[in-house]
Amino acid sequence: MLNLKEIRKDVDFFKKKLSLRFVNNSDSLIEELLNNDEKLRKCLEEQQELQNRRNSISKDLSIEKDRSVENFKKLSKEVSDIKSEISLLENNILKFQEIINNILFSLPNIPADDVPVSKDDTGNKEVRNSGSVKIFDFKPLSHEVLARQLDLIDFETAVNISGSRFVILKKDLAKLERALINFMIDVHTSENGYSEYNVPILVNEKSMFGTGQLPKFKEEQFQTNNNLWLIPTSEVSLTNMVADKIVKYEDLPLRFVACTPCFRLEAGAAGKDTQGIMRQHQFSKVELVSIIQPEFRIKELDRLLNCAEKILNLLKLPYRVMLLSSGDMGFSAEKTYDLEVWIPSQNKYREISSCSSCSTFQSNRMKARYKTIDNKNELLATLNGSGLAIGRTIIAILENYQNKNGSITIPDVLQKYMSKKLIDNI
RNA sequence: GGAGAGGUGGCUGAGCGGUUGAAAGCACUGGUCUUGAAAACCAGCAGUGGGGCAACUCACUCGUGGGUUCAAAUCCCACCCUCUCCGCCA
Repeated sequence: MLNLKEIRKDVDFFKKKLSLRFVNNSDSLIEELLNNDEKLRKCLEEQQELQNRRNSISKDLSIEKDRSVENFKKLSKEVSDIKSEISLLENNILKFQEIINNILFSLPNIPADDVPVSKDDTGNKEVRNSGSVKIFDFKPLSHEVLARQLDLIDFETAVNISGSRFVILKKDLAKLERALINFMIDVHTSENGYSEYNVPILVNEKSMFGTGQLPKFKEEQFQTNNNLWLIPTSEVSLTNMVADKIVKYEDLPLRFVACTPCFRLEAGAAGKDTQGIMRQHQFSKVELVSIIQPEFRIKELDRLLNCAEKILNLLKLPYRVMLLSSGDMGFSAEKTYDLEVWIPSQNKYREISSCSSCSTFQSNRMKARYKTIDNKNELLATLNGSGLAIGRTIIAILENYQNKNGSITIPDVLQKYMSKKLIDNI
């Protein structure tokens, strides 16, 4: 969340920046925020003064109790009057605090300076392009058709045991998923400097709040009846590893990688991507998280992006890098690059990774801090990016590596993980 | 599931109604000593928020939330979490 103190210091800056994110009534929300903040502080001042008096009388009482019964009674009466005044103020304080929180929790991060301004994805900018896409001398089939032909996928049974937007991968396709996970994590740990973690995929409400999924995006999340939440991305677990901590300066940066199943309700996506495994309630994703001093965050974002890109390059999949516009970015992000992979059957690029800097937006919610060189506690910057989404990588491989006879060539770098070079009918 | 124990500052750990926001140790920072370092010694060192240009000052915080009391880390209640033993089990 945004830092209230900073908003106080430069209201116009925040109004301007928030307007770039097309938040409804952002100007009046900020006004309301500051208005209540001022009232809150006034009450706080009064309350603290009363508390001060209460405390000092209390101290006197500890002396008077052995001296004068009369004085003791008089002071006791005084202190109980003060107490009722305090509790009156406290009600107001809670009221103002709630208004402030409601606004503060709902405001998105402000965009970085070089983020293109646009209401939606039409304003996204292509940063670079990996080169030409493959030209087929036959009509490329969709991953769904290919996988069905090879008897490597079963939607019907998955629907029967779970419902729509679930899938069962079979045999070589199940193995391909496992191979991709191992391949990606191996690259990130041995070449990209990330440490591997195996993290919980059920998390508490505090963690979901910390990374920004709650309270605003409750309807997109799966919740258990024990007050736990299924993570929509391992960013939640990984980033929250520094929640409530004060990290030593010399321990930074922290770089984490994990692969977990991710769960998304896809409530707002009815009718979208209903064919194949493009949009599932459950999918695996390799996630990269960097925790770093805020001043290095943009450099770290470029690094993170490169780490994710490396996977696509190694798999020799055609892709492009998009810089997302202010209106298309996620709630917690200040700047986001999407990696989009070429999908032959759709004749377009589709998102396969999203790399974001969240500046101090999440750390402010999580109370994730570090000790500066001069021994001060400051908020950390958090970054995350997919490296990559496994389901969509499977789609990309099936479609881009398909042969005329319906077989699938296995990318060079995966052959040792698959112990074969070709997936075919036999 | 049954029976116990416990949650205190970056860490370890004392305190169990009244200058205790908290002893002691470790870690850390500064200083003395030293050619330099180590050791030793001296000093400093929790967080959040309010007020103030600042020095500083005030409030709140000893798992969380309530309660008792003039006064709570300390007593009571609820909840959360951790640990040990037994049972069950991947």
